[in-house]
Amino acid sequence: MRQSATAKKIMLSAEALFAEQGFAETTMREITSAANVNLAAVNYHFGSKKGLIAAVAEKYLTPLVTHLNDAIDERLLLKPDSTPTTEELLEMLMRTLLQVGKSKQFALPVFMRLLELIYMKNQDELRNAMIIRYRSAFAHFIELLRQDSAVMKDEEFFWRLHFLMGSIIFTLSNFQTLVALEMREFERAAEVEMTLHRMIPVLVAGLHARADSTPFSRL
Amino acid sequence: MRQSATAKKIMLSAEALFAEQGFAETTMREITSAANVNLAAVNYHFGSKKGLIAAVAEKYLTPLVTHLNDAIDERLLLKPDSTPTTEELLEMLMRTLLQVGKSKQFALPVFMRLLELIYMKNQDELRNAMIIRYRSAFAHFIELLRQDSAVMKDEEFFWRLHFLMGSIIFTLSNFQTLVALEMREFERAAEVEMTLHRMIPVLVAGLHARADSTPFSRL
DNA sequence: ATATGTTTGAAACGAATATTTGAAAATTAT
DNA sequence: ATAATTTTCAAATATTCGTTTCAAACATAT
Repeated sequence: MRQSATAKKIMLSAEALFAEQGFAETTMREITSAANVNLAAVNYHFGSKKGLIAAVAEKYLTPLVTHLNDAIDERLLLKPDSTPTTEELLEMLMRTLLQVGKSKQFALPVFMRLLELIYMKNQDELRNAMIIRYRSAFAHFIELLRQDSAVMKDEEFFWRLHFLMGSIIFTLSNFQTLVALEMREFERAAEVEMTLHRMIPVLVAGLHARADSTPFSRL
Repeated sequence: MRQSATAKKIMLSAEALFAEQGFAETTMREITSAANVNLAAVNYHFGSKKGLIAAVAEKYLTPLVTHLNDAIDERLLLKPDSTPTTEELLEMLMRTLLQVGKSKQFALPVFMRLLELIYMKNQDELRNAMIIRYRSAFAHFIELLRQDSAVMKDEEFFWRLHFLMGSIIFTLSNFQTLVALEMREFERAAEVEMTLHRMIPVLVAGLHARADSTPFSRL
């Protein structure tokens, strides 16, 4: 068998704990005791904590990028005469997130922790490894997004893309926190799917907004 | 004197290191050796590392909220017959960030680290203390933002507000990372002021976008 | 059955952390 | 000047972390 029962138990516990607490905040002792497994088992099966994180990342990101690129390819085949709109692309992205999220319980939080890891942490070698590993996988998606924003300069697009990513990462990364914040009552019934859908028109409008060339010195 | 020379040196070094690396990632030894001060000095003057963080937070957030609320009051006095638009309000916020950023060198990164602390970390007591301490200070600003988005439901506004915060926090929190990413060349000349200004029309458009009631099952 | 390779387990290791201690030094008050 | 108080300092303490060790248990093949 490709992965022993112990390794599977470790993976499952690690996914849940990583999703809930983040990578750095989760200790080996937490993982192994949650998995009812000896402390040394992680190092034995995955080499190190970083090896475990890399394994979790691989398990979650590979389905993500394949599903997203499949969706893109399908769209391009169905309507080969038109480039996909920003709305179409974002909907593909959200659908992909939800789709993988259905098959794997902790997919969404894990994705966000990984994005946090890539963007937030500064001196980690895991960061560079993951960038090298997955950058090209998203290249097509970004390129199509750029095509539908052709009117703006590269610089403007670069920043707006990151404003957009900020909304996505921040929102999903703090989803539990936000709904638990109980600033309002109705948030209790909030669901990820609705929130993702709610983001699309906001992101589209932001990405396509007229650039304001007025300097700050006004008013 | 209200604060000894040692305490001041600690504060200055801590601000710089916190801004650069984050709170958890900065050690007492780094702080004290950067300040040319004994390791025990932090505990003596601030009680604990958390006490030091709280002191830094107080030093930076108090000018922020007073300046922002001053700007709001001034605007309401100047044009008492109209409610401020979303664009006006966001511009006030950005100006406030920049203004405090000019008087205090590390203001912007420190703000973002604090927002990270408030939103990201889950079980910290510092988080709750800061929420209690500063929630009311931003209440007026949020309320005015709500008034200019009166057409949408509370739930919609709640989420769009957090999409917006996500863009701001994420972008400024990763400003150095993003410009250092050198995905493009021109990013080298990027400046915070321009980026903040660049965000305004994007955020306004996102906040005012037509809500899409179409469910995901389309297409 | 026996030998060989694989996995588990309890304990210890080494490095890094924040904090505490107690005496020396410096400052301040009398 | 002297005493009292405050501040500094080097060292020790306690805790937590990922990792390593090595013998025992287990599985598998011969």
